[in-house]
Amino acid sequence: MAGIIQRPKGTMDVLPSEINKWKTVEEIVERQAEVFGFREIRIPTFEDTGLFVRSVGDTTDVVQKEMYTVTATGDSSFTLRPEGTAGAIRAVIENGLLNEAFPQKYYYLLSCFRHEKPQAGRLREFHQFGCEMIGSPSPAADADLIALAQSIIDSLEIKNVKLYINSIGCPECRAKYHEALKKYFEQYRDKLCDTCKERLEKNPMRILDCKSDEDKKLAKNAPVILDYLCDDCRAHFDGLRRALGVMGINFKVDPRLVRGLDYYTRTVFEFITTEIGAQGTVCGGGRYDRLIEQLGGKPAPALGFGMGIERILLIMQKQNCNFFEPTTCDLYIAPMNENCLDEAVRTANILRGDGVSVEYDLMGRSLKAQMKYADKIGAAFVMVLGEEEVESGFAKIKNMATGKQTEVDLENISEEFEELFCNAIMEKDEDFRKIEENFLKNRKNGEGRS
RNA sequence: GUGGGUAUAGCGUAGUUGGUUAACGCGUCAGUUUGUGGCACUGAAGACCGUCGGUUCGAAUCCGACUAUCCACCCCA
Repeated sequence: MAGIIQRPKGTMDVLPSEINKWKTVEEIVERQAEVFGFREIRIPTFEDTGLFVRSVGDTTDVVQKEMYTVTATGDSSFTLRPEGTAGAIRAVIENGLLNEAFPQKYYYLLSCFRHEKPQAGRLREFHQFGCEMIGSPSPAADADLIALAQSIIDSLEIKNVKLYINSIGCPECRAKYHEALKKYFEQYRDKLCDTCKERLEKNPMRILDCKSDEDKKLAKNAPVILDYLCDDCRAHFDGLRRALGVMGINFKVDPRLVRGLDYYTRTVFEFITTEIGAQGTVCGGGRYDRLIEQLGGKPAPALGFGMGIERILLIMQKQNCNFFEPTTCDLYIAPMNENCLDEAVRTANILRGDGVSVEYDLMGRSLKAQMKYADKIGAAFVMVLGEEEVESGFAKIKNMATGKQTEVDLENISEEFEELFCNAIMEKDEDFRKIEENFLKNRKNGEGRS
């Protein structure tokens, strides 16, 4: 197989055999967002590079070394979106939506691009489901947003995903905290790992979640952000905790939870699993009260989260979650020979017009081979068309599950097939009911005996 | 960007201390008589053993480089 071109590193092909898994997640996630009052927004795949530099932050890893940036003919520089928030907020501002009533709730399902080294749960093109809520400064909004994320996780029936929350304060109290942190770590400067020595200058909060053992020990006794929050930020965080309690959502406060994008203020949160390798953050988000203003919009508080679809799928597969059934063929038409193909095509066209999924032989195969194929693609019914049938105008349709054959009038195939199809569904329901009745009866008997 | 693991038919694997026709399962295709699938059986197609170079009489097997891929660091979804 020399010379074939393969997919770019860190990208994925989703084949038809897997597509039902994606559709399951997409549908559940979108439905749940709609239930919470969020509405879909669609934005471009690439944006002006400056948008991400200004929002995500020019000191962040994402902007510094992970962006796919192209310079088009002329002088403009564009970047494939590394995340969804910046574009969504840009769209809201640009289309004058900030003049509409608050709160506003948007969701999107899109692919993002980051030039990273791939590993389990980390791709260069990955899919993100995101939600943004604009306008409310209240902790109730934070709680409502987190409740949506939790409800999505519940609806997907994934387990062992834990919620961690923290407040990183407003720029004012965070500045004070940075000072205190610097002071603390200065005295241990020599003991810190190399990257953390740099962090000490630029972003001391990052030292807190350094993985090096020595740094972890030092971080244990470091000052905690929560002790440095100003009154407003403290009240906000208390309000959030209270609201989550009212909603019955379990969470842990993790004072060392820091996020890598610059635009966050106050609330930050992550849903984390330990079941899919090192990249355990399934959903991450927080409040970004200054971002809209930074992007040139009329100041408004806002918050949001992003959820990694691939990571969700990894968990669901690991936990053997249920997925929607893949769509299958309703009817396979098997012409006996070439002379009967025309009739097969005619019949297929009529039924397809009714929305029935119909296939017929395109390989010139024997009847037996066609039956095998029909079975393989999961056809619910098979109709055999030979010379006899074409002449008489009557053909038999076989129910592949039961083996039962029914004669139908080809003149009237629409009605005939619909009836057959509905009957099969009803019979199936009947079977389920019998199974259920038996189960209940047996259980009763069992209870009686014991 | 830094580490470590792996690389054999479409997929999953075997391949013994280097020895000549590289094996098995799944899948694909065709058959097991005459117009009906799932099971079973038979057979066929399909691999220059990731690439290049080296050691050797001889390499899928040993060595080196490269490439790809996986995992971890970093960072994040």
